[in-house]
Parts: sequence; C-alpha cells; structure tokens
Amino acid sequence: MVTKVRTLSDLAKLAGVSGSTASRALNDNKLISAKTRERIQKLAAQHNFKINTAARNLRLKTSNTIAVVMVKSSELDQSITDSFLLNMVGIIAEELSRHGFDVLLVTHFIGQTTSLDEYFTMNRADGLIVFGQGDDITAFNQLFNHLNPIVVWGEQSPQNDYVTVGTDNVKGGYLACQHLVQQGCQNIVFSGVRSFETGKRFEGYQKALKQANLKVPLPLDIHFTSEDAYKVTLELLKTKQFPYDGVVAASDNIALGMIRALHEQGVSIPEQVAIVGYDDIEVCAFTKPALSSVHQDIHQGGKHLVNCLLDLLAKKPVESVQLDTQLITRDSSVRNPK
Amino acid sequence: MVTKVRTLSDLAKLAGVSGSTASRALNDNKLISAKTRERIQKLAAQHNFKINTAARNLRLKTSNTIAVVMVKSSELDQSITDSFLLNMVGIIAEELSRHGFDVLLVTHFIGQTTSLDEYFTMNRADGLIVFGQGDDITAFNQLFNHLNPIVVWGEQSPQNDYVTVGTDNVKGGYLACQHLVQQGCQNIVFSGVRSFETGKRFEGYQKALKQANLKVPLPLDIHFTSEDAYKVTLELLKTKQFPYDGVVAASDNIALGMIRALHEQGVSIPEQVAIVGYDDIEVCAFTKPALSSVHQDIHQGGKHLVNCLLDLLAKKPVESVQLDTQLITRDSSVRNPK
DNA sequence: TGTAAAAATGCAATCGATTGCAAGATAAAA
DNA sequence: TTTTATCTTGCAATCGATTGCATTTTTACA
Repeated sequence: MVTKVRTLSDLAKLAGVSGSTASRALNDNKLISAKTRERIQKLAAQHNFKINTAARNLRLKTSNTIAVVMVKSSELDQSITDSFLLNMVGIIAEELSRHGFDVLLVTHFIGQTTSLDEYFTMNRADGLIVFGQGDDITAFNQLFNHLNPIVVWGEQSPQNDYVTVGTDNVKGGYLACQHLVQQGCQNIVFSGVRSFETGKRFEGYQKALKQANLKVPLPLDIHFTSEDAYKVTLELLKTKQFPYDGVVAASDNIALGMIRALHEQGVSIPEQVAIVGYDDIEVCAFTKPALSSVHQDIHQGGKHLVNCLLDLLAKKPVESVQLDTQLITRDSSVRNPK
Repeated sequence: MVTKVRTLSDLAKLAGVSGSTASRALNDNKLISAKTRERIQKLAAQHNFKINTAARNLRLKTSNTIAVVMVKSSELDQSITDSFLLNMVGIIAEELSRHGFDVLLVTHFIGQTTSLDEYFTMNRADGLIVFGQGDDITAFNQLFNHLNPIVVWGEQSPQNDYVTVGTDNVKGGYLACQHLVQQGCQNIVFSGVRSFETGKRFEGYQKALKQANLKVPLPLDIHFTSEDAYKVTLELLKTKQFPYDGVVAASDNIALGMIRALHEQGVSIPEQVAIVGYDDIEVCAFTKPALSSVHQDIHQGGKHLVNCLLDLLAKKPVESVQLDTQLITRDSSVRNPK
C-alpha cells in the first residue's frame, strides 16, 4: 500500500538504517542485534521485498542456478523428446526448486562453439546435471573431466573424473537377453546404436549369448526414436532380412517402433519374435502387447542426481552411484505363461 | 595461451582502449570506428571472451531469460510428469535456446507465497510461458491479468488479458463424443476433472450428446494420472457401478489407466466399452488396443507459444492462437471396421 | 564517574558491463 | 594556417547487494 520497496536501500531507508545493516539483517548476520534483525526481516516480509538476484550473484560470484543439460550428439539425437529423460528432468527440476535453486534448461550440441564450462567461468550455474553421454565418448570426456560440480546420468568409468549416477547397464542387457534365451530364442539381435551407455547394455547382452553358446548377430543401427526403429525394421522385413526370433532393444521407443513394423507385417509377438525394451517407461504396461522392459527408476535416479550435486556443492566427498536394475517381464517376451 | 580474458576491462586493456570502447565495439555501436570495432571483436573471439550475464543484466535491467512455468494446483497435480506437456516443454526449450534465450524451468504451486510477478519485478525473466491453467481458474486469472509478456498454453477466454495458445477444446470434446455416438454408444461418460481447459472439452462432449438426444451422465472425477484412473475405474467395476458403453477421457493417461482396469475385469474394448483419449501422445499408436485420441500438435503448439512471446517482447501486437484439432480414430473406439 | 572492552552500525569499495556527457583527434572549410 | 564541424574515444556514474574496516554506541568493570 505504501511505497514500493524494490531495493535493499529502499528497505534500509524505511527502517532507518544503512544498506549494510539491512543486508546483514536479512542474512541473519550476528553482527546485527537480534532486535534489529527481526525488525528488518519483518519489514521485508510485510513489503514483500525480494532480493535482486542479478546483483547478488554479481557481487558474490555465484548464480544459485543449476543447469540441466541435454547433450545432443547430432540433430538426429532426439533425447529432448525421449519421455524417459524428460520425466527425469521434470522430477529433478521440482526437487531443485525445493532446494531453492533456479533450474536452467540447456540443450547442448556436441561440437557447438560455446563450451559448457562457460557456465562456470561466467557464473551462470553453480553446478551441472548432464544427460546424454552421447555417442561420441571422447568428445564428451574431454568436455567434463576436471571441471566443477557436475553429475552425469549414465555409465561410470574409471576414465571419468566426473560423478555419475546410473543403472547397471551391463546387468540390464544381460538380464534382458538371458530372459529371451530362457524363452527359447535362438537368434537374438541387439537393436540400437551403441553409445557409451547402450554399449554397456550390448556388452551384457553379448555375455548372456556367449553363456548360452549362441552366436552374436550384427546389431541393428537404429537411432533412439520409434520412427527410425519402425522404418529400419520394415525395410528389413520387406527384404527378408529379419531372421531373428528375439530382440533386445536399447530403449522402449525402439522396441515400440519395431513392434509396430512387425505387427504390420503379420509377425506375431512373442511367438515368432520375442522382444524386450529398456527404460520401462510408464506406457510399457499399456502397449500391445505389454512390453517387457529393463526398469530404471526415474524417481530414485533423479533424487540421487540432485543429492550428489548438492553434496558436491557442499564440498562433501561424493561417490558415483550405480542403481540396481531389474527386468520386468510382460507379454512381449513371455512365450509360455504357466 | 596468453592471459585469461575474463572481463571487459581485461579485453580493453589488451586492445589498448577503454572499457567503454570495448563495450561499444562488442555491441557493434557505430560510434566506434569500423576498424576498431572489428579489431576488438576479433580479439574477443580469439580469447574466447564471453560477456558476464549477471553484470549485463543488472545494468540493463533485463534477464535474457524466459521462464517456463508449470503451474500445479496441488501436490496431486502431476502435470510435471505428463508426457504431453513435457514434450512440449522440451521443444520450447530448444526453440528458445536457438533464439539466444536462457530457459528457466519453474514449478509453481497455486497458493505458494512467492508470486510469479516477482520474475518480472526482479528482472529474473523477460517473459513467461505458462502451462496449466489449473483447476482454480480464478486464482489463476488473478495471477496473470495485466502482467507483462506472458503466453499461456490453454483455452482463451474474454476474461483473460493474457495471450493464449491452445487447441479448440470444445471441438475436440465434441468430435470425440460424436464419434462414439456414431459407433453406437448409448451411455457415454466424460472422465476426468473439469479444469478450465478440460471443462471446455466437457462442453463439447455435452453438445454432441444433446445433439443425439442422449443423456449426460455425471462425469467421473479423476486426476490426470493413469494411476488414479485405474483405481477409480477398478473401484467402479467392482461395485458394479460402471454402466457406460463409451468413454471420453480428458487425457490419454486417464484413458490408459481406465483401459487397464477394464481389461483386468474382462471388459472388451471397443465392443463393450469404446474409449477415446485426448492429446494423442506418441504411444497411442502402440497401446493395446491402439487408442483413439484427439490430436494436439505439440510442435505447432510449441512454435506458436514461442513466436507469440517473442512478438510480445518486440512490442508487436499479438493475438491469441487457437489451433485446429482433429480426431484420430484407432482400435479403442472403432467397432466395425469396414 | 571514568575507562576499557564489546557490540552495533555505517562508509565506501567492489562485482562487471553500459552509457550520457565531455574531451580529444581528425577532416573540411575558410 | 586558423576555425569549425565531424568522428572517436574516455571519464565517471550507475545497476543492487555485500563486506572489510572504521566509527559510534552500549555495556561492564573499577
């Protein structure tokens, strides 16, 4: 009702003190008498005063901001539309807000001129949470090693200095493939490009095949969209080059695209081809047939990403986290339900 | 290799000019001779100099940031995990980045103490893109009228001063319901809470029923998650209170949850109950049965949201946009495929 | 009451970039 | 060569908050 209190000196004037005192009072500095502190804080609340972030950040060389970065290795990389990642981003954003941080959403192309460390040098972010170790591991590694507070969603590796949070991809790939073997599949293909992370899934898949003395067919190069999976699969089917009776897909979206193509060509699932996806996105339970998938818990993942970053910011020692993973079997892969 | 050039005066010193000149040169100010301008710009590029955003924003009282706000009317409101919205957010974020804006991701609870206009008064954002007109229209309206550059995804209304981008929800609801009538449904229920936006869908649905001289049963109060839809539906089925042979769901997630419950209880779709969803999220084509849905184009929506906001920022006159909407029929609602 | 120690507050510089105004350099005209 | 007009450039204040140091006020003790 009275005058607008925009700046700290407005508030100070109103309280009849200097700017320094007002500043310290709001920051609960013990230099200021408890009485004054309380008085000023109350006044600030009454007048709905909010500190100016830009000024504060400039002075303190901080940002109070966490950048959530989606690294895209190419324009083709559809990570930003991947519902698994987006869901996790949503969870993280909410969690960070709760801790009082601003969340900056960034899409970054590998090879782009602006470098990510600019976020630190220019005090644009106090920390980074990164998605998409991407297809080009070396470029990525180079980007992050030795940098400030960074947590990466993905696969950990001794070559990396940065902290990672992720699931056990080798185990995931192994479980998926082993399950298909148990269902009697003889010719199981891995479907999806092998990035750093999905490469680990491929490893696990290979391990299971070798254990069963089955051959490892050449994997299918499919990008992370239903669309691409659909196209590639349809092409193979039409040219009679789809000899597989089992598929371990690198993501649920890939699995869904393939299922669609297989359906269209009259291939029955899981009888002729059994298929397992990866991520266990919410819709797996609703697809036709319901999609077996390797579960990655986004809530747990999001929480760990945030916690690790907060610990890094607090200079606490932080270890990379590898979450457990588990296979959820549904109709798309189970051939003989008891 | 040489010294790090962090600040403008570093750069100026290096170039042997004053800070003012360096600043003007980088901003391509004609006051500075073309020669000097070019020289300094080159120097800046060589040394990979980046302007300090906080300082610049402070001085210019700007932010170079767009806040993307997800308004939640309650803790129950799961908008942040809704794949339709998240997808659009992803698209918008990328588009805004392309235009050089930072994107701040904000979750805002209605009733929360901090007000959204703080983003403007504190120069934390130059503009807002808002999702979730929410269940409480009045609170929302109050929040935004007469405010600065804001674009809201949703339904436009004469009572609102802000610009909206959205689809024709009345038409969408109408199309969905009309289609079910044509399929021979006699007792069609609307499923989902009626917020401002979904209320319009409900309107369209009612219109179609009246046109067909069918009664309008009480709508089902279901929140926007598969989970809630599943629970509510299951409860109804178990207590024999599910007399409907058609469902117009307020979102695809609701539709999916209901389908799951119906399946579990042995109800055949679309024969016993035909169902239409809303949003046409990507997975509709892959569900069992494939889900008929009212399509909302997220790419188009995202693009319009961004364009409108940019126009507002440029002080151009901006009209609200109502995108066309269309029904995509799939197996969940089509009873007699020719 | 006087003095030393402790507590509370204010002054002024700082973070880094921008800009109105004044001053210096150059070119044009006389 | 001198004067005037036109370009270029620099000085210094500003945006709003924070903080080391100096100063004033209060309290404690003799």
